[in-house]
Amino acid sequence: MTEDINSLILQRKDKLAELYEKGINPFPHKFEGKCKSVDLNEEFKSLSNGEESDRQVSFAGRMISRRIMGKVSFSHLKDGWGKVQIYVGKNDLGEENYLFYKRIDIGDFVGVKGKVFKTRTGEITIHVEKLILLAKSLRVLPEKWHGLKDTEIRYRQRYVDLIMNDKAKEIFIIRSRIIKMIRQFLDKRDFLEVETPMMQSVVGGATAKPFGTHHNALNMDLFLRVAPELYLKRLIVGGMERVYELNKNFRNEGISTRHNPEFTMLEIYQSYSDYNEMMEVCEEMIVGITREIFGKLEIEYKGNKIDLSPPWKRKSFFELLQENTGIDFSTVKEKKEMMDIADKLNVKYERETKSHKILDHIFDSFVVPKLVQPVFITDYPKYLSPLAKSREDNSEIVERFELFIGNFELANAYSELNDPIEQKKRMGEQMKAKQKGDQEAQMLDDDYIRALEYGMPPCGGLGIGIDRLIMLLTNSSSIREVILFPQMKKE
RNA sequence: GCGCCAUUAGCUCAAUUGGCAGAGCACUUGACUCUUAAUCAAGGUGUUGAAGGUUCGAUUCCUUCAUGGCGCACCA
Repeated sequence: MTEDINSLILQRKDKLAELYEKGINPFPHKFEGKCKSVDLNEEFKSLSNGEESDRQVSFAGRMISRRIMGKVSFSHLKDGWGKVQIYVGKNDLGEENYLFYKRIDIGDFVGVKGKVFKTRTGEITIHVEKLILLAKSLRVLPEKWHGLKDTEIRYRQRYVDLIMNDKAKEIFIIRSRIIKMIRQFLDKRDFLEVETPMMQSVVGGATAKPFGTHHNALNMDLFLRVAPELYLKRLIVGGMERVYELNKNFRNEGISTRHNPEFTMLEIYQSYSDYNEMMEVCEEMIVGITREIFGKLEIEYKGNKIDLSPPWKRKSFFELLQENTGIDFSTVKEKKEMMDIADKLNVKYERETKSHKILDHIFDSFVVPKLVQPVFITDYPKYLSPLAKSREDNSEIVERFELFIGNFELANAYSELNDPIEQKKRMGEQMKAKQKGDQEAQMLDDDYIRALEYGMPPCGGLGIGIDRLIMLLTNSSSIREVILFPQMKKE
């Protein structure tokens, strides 16, 4: 990064030097007794206009505006919860201190002590008796009215975005609330929160390209996890009946408005249940969160009204395909036939694309654009789901669902495959695909098979993309709006 | 990886067909004892993303590169 120096920064550096010369510490160590802006505004709201209370308060924050009118002045100080106006008068502070106040820059952190009053226009204000500088700011904040709009600066320098754009901050406050609610929801149902390895020597749990790294002391290649799934199911084997993990996954793939290389995933496993029960868990959780945040279940996302009232529709993968293309794909077995259909439907694909990938493309073009209202898509073909259990009545279909809301996938769940022989066979097929160059195919995890050989109870598993859930509930069109520090290229 | 668009003062944005680079906020100085986008007066904002080319002359046209946005692809 180049050091950008401009006249405004130089000016502030001069002011900083001036402070040191005068023996004033521009970066004191602490400030005692600071109260919260929200509490102040609440506690004193019953004052009448022009009335001053006799209680002294301490407050501190970043000075974000100032209006000097000769011998008196108003400023706004912003803290973590909001802002409070301060009134600074020359007669209260004395000549020298008032001059010092006038030398403070917008952006500096300031601490004040004084009595609270309400101005003639009705704003709760601190009548400053004592004022100190708490931290000098050397950089100029963006414009007060238009704020910061440049997306590049907003993402790269999120700290400036958070100072200037209350809406951006609000998203992350909601994000925190949602995550808290998820934990409360699961804790109440006796789920145990666990942490499993993010660095894995065998990648599994999802079909995705991993990031690779190396452990020097062990001289061993490791991968950042693409999913915690196989470790969580080992815990199910171990008798932890209900577990969940809420943390990052890493996938070495393209970046888009819906993809960040590191993203947050919630995975839940419940013994003695299946994918049907996971649908209920999923629905109940998201409905509960939505109700808590909005007080209702109708939300708006990217111009669409979405109704999250339960029960959500359930439709099978092939049923949706047939509805939207008029073709019954469950009988399509040969690649030649799939290619002919794709040509007829005008769906593009590469010559070497596998048959089920072509089907996926057809699904994306014809079905996904219709999936605005919540729908559980059930019963996927087996070849797309190496870790899911087949249906009893049709071994080519697995007990799996994906939840779509607002045209994107939010959740994915299975009745977990617990037959070690069958699992080994399916992982073997994945391994063959990998050897043929399919970088996303999963590895054969011998220890996982060994765990299954000890016996895993029937189990339902559910994964929810947390960033996407937050996008939906904050009406954000890009995943970068809900991740504090999204991945960017080097400046 | 491909395509389209963008990049001008600290920030938000202008700039006629290729003809002296401009405004608001912020900043500096002065005035002002209830302002809140305070007001009034005066003042300087700059490697026009980078490098090269065409031209008497380039913010403007061309090439390459960088970064970002959107779309596609990859991908859930």
